[in-house]
Amino acid sequence: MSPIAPPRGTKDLLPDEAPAWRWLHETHASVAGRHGYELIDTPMFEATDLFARGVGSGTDVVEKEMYTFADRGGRSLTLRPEGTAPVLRAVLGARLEQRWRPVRVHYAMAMFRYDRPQAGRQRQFTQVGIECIGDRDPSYDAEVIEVAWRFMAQLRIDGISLQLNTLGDRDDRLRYREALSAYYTPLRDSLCDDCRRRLEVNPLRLLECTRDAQHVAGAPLLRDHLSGESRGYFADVVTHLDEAGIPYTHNQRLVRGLDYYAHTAFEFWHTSLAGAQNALGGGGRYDGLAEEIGFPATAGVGYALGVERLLIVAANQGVAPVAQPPAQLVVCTATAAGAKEARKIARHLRDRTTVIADLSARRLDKKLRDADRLGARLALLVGLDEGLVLRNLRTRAQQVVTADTVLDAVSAELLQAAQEGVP
RNA sequence: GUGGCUAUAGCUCAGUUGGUUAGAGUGCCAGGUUGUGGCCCUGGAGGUCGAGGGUUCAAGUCCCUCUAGCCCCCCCA
Repeated sequence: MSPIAPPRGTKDLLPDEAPAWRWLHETHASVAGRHGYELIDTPMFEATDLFARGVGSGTDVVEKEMYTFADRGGRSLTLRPEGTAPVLRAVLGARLEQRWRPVRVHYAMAMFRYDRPQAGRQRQFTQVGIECIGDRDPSYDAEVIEVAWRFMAQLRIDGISLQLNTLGDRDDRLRYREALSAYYTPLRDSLCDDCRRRLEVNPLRLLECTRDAQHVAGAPLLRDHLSGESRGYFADVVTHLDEAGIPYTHNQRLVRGLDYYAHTAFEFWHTSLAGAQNALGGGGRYDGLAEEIGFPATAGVGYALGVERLLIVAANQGVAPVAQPPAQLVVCTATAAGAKEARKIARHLRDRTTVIADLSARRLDKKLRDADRLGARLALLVGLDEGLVLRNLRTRAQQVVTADTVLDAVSAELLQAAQEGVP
């Protein structure tokens, strides 16, 4: 029988990578928290309608990437492919926007999309993100971008490029869509298959095609179809970003793959990721989403960043923390007689530091070797003729101690190690 | 969902035009050392050669299907 393999496109978090994983999540919670964002979490699956209506039926996510299934009660459910619609549902469902506005929440959640896996692209992946819900002011768009920016700066990741665009409001996009159709329809026969489909389903996506680049170059620009109000909104966002000292590239071809975005849309790109997977994350404003999922119209803006991709970049740049030793001290029995005493002392020492007890029948040299291998600083040998022996695994110096003095001796050794600045 | 590359020990990889019982380095375990990490010496475990089928006297090697990883499209995270 062959061993059971993990499902395609999934990945285990092993102890070696856990410190970097934890570091990233704690940093995100800390940076978001410092801006007043509170933790939220939502179910891993939702009613399929939440995404079909919220994200948009013409999008790739809904059209071909969702894990949708019927439960035993015949309900159509879908594993969460993105976080914004569920978080908005949770916030508005609980009427949180009636406490104070805007509601600021941050999250770290697993997402599921059925796609062909590649490096940096999995079927289950994790996003950290924030949502700022309940007020429509350009300063919040800038605030959200700034939190993402500060977060990645705190991770000491550099080389990030902020791609910024405005999609205007609904009327702007309707006008623009007509202009795009008018431009592309005569060209229909010379378009690639995908673009012919886009022309029917989602004309904005025509702008992102790389095969029909010559057509894109001559296509009308959304900028020329924006209302004065939309232009002013974008100008305000840009002003706030300038004040915050956050550089950006105005990318007029950035349209985002989810239907709910309006006005501000942005992505964070990084060149050290492979060309195909260069986006660390993105976000934008989604003022129409609340109504799409059956709630009173409520403004919102947020971002989501891919944890696995951030960790790839962090590892490439050598900024992710490495694994710490699981214990500072290993209590080793030198003879079988010491087992009971060793357990008792280990219990005692855990008041002071991290302790592993090795009571196995293996030879003492193997125990010491393993204690050193796992990175412990000290070993306490129990069951020797001369009594308890505390050995420093780095200096190889050792001293005889008693049950009464062992705690102080351990403290002294650890203090000295700390003063020497060794990790 | 389309096309391409790849798959041999825990890891990195050899394996000739198809030819005995599939190898190396490293790692792992044990002994040398009944009580001290390294080095060294000795011994050992570990492979249905990704899975299944086919061709052949004979398949790790050739053919087909499947699975998985990576890459390109695509999409985004």
